[in-house]
Amino acid sequence: MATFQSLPGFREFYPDDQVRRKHLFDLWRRTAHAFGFAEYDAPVLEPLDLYKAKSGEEIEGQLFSFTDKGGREVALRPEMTPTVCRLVGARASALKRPIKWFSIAEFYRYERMQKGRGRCFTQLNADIFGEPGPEAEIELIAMLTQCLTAFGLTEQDFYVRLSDRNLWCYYLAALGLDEPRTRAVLTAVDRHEKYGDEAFQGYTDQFGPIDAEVKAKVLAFLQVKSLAALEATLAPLGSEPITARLADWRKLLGGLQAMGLSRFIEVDLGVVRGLAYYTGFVFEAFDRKGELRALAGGGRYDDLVEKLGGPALPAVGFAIGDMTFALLLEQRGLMPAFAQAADVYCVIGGPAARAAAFADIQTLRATGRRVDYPMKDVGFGKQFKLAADSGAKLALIYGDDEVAKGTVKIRDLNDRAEHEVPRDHVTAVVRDFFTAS
RNA sequence: GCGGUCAUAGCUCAGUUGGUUAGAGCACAAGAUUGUGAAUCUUGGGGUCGCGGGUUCGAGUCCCGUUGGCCGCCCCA
Repeated sequence: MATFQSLPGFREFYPDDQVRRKHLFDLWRRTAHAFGFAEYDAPVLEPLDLYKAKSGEEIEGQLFSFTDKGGREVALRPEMTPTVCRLVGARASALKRPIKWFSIAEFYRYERMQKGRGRCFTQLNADIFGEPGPEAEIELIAMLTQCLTAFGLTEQDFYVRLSDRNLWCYYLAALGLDEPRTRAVLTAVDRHEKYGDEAFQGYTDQFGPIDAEVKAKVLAFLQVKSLAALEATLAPLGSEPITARLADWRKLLGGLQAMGLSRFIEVDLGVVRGLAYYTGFVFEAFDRKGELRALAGGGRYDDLVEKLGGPALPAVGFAIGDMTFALLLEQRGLMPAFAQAADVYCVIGGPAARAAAFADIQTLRATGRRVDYPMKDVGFGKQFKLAADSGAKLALIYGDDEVAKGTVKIRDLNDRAEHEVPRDHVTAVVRDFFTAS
């Protein structure tokens, strides 16, 4: 054995694993539909340039990429965003706005494995195109929240950190920083939680020591945890774009409050996320204990559709990955035990009885009933054990006696009560049993 | 790409200073049991001890290499 292994970082799903995984997807999909999102899908293999265009040349090192037999440079998709931007961009003028789409799809990244991170994983992606205002963020953050609460997770288990790239840019501009310095400060902000003061080393290397007053204000800004504090810090600056942006914040937080979601939301300007393409609000969901990597992340990317060759089209989106999420559910005991149970198990007396049973089995299965039976002739005692182990609610007993009489014995496997019915009534009786229960 | 750590049956693990033919529990299968269930008993299948090399009379055990897992760093769209 073990002559062949699965590739490093790839996962195999035996039935017990697959059923748990499917549970995630089922609830995510139901939630997305509840929010009025339409499902789409797209190729797993894409032109390498699609990702280079979005993320830069360096991205190739983290992709499963190769040259196909036609000489095309291709890559397994590492994310959905460029693909969905292409889909939407291509038909933007024909699609009814707002465009609310989601997908549940598998992605591939050539990375070192870690807890909650593999080389292949599944994400729910949800995006809204065509809505420039914070109404889109309200919708997406609400959906993100419900994608977690649908499993029984509460505000004790997770929270959503909300930040804003625009506000940072306006604020740093008001403090007199130019664009390159702004980017360097945002990089420092991104790293600050992890590295503390050393986070500013990159800035220092580029531009020399950061102005002490600016740094103090940046650090103070990181402490802002509420809209009130945000307004207190920014309103005095009297900056036009900042004033307008604060109105967006009020609208966003007001909407989430009206939906009863405030308890999940924390203002936290320490969230920056990838600098490459986010353009406005950004948000990330974390477990409260802080033991796991991010559960989900998203934000606004108003320039990307156009950058990838489509029309100018505002967009916001988020993604939830399955690996960290499953870890959290396991930790909190919220992963149900799934029994892959049959509805009906047939106990079969012998070759003659088998023929009679097969006819009914086929009829029941055609109506969608999950019916199972032993493939080989085995003793009755063993068959009843098999019936119990199968998780079925009913056993249908086809013994020689019953077959001779033209009847079938029906046993309720929960209370062990039995009764006999004529064979041509069996399918109706079984149907009634399951409709009633 | 870098560092730490681990690898014995499907799973959890034992295996003495290197010493006969590598074990247990669980799981699986057959039987006791051709008409009634979570029990019991008996029996069985299943291992190139991750792989390769070295030391040795002798290696699951010691040494080197390698592959893979886990944890962390870099990165994280």
